[in-house]
Amino acid sequence: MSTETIPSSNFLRTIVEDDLKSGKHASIVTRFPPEPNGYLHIGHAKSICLNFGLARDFGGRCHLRFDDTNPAKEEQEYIESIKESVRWLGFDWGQNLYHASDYFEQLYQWAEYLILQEKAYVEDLTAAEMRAYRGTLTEPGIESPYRSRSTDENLALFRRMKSGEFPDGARVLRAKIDMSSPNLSLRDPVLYRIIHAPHPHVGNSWCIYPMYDFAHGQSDAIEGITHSICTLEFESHRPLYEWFLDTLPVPARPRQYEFARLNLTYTVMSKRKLHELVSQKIVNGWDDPRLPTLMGLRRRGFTPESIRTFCDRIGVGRSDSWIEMSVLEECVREDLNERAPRALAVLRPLKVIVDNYPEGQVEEFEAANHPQNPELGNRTINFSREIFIEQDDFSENPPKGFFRMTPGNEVRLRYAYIVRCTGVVKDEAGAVVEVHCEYDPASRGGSAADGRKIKGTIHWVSAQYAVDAEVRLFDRLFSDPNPDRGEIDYKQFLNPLSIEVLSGCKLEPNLRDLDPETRVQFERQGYFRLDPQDSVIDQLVFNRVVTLKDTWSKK
RNA sequence: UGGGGCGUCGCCAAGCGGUAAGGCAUCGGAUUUUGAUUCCGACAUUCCCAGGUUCGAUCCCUGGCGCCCCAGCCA
Repeated sequence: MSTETIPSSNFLRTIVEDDLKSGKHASIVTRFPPEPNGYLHIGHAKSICLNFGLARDFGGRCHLRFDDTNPAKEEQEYIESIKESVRWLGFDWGQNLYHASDYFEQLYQWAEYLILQEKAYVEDLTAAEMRAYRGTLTEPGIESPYRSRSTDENLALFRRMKSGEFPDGARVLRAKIDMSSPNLSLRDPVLYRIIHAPHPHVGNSWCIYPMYDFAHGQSDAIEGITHSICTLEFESHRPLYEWFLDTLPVPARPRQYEFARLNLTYTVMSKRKLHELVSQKIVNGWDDPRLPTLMGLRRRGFTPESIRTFCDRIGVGRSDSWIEMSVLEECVREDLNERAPRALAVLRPLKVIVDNYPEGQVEEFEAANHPQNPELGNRTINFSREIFIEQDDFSENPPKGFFRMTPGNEVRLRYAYIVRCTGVVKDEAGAVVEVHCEYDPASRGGSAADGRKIKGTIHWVSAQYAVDAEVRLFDRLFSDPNPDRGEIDYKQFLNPLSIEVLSGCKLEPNLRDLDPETRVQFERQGYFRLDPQDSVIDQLVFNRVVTLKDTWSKK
């Protein structure tokens, strides 16, 4: 059972409802248009859930379209990973897989059309000169001397650009709009540039490539997109988006809407920084469990359901926003609390000897796989004279309020017996290396025969039957809520404790046969899953997805 | 003081002229063989500020203030 909710009302849902009600559209068509120049992250998940969600909820369809107009940055590896991520998140584009590069021929024809209409020209100015001619935010630009070339010359030059006669950067094709527009994207924007590079989807068929602005709206029109949803920074491009739709003989009239991109505290989301973390080996690849990439979150153990819930829960608006990491964390906890079977695992073992328990005796106890859901059944766990408990669950000089194992005090070993600590063994350094205790034989299963209340219950695992494993504890990648804020390099805020690798952890043996996709709760500690890359039989490696809430350690 | 946006609780966010939903966080308290879960309760007389229109304004108007985006042959 998932905990997913219906997305609450937002301005885009309202627009779609209105357009459907008024009959402006019989059905809607949206699209998710990633550029294949990196791996998808949770910010993309917001866009995916929005676009595919709108289509799903209002009976339309959503296309997956690769915005592959810049072969210098794009790779097949990214195309594959993006498809995998979208599928993993739980969305299906069906037959509707497209590439902006599918439309290169049509876009090229439209470029020539613009030249013929005297609305585009070949520019010989260098990039630096163009910048100088562009003007500033407060001053208008100056028209290029090449702006008045004849149609014939423009056409000839553009065709020569296409046929590969010029090197990269030699010339560009620009739209002829308005060099004094207060909107800089209307000051004769570049339409095509020369890039002699093989394209991941169309190979070597082109050496001129359209700019985003010249490709996006027309691609939307070709595909019959009704609602073209992008992030806020494209807002000032909208007049240009519309200029192309007005000027070109396009088959449909899509409309662009913008929403605020996702910002999450304690992480970074920009592709540049993600690339940097990966290429500088600050993290171990795009699927490093500490990254906000979908591949990283998946490997860490986040469920697609929890990410969808998150995307629904954060809402969609137009104001810059920062979502606290606790929202995401709570979404997985909610999902996993409901479905994860429980298990006992000791991460930092401390040997405990039950002195009055018969040597060599072993007892089986029934343990519930889920305390609130009997349908998940029971399992047996073996109890023996020597067990391991968590180092944190013992204290010789306990702080106020501590109700775990402490000399002279009783605690319950979950599902087993009530024990009383009778003494400790220390090494030369004075550290406790072994704890001794006595059990109450009348407390089989964990409840006292006389009904006395035992405040503390701790987890344990039989020393004799325990399975060893490596456990990787992940925490926030950065120690600052906004490492990306500027002035100081974000890498200064890397959290040195973002990964802690524990070896020699002691697990209950039932975990040996765990399904790699199953998330389990190690009671009192958190949710874990096997690392899909590194875990092998007899060399188990667990990843911690998220801790349990802990109101004790907070104090 | 070029243009375009945004401003409702610590963080998100509904609300669209009729008297401030919800989630996360936080703080109590109950139940609990996970200090988990669950459960109850508290948490904006107020919607960036100031005027105005109105019987009535977070929603309309005017004027401020604050923040974000745009000067790639990136998307």
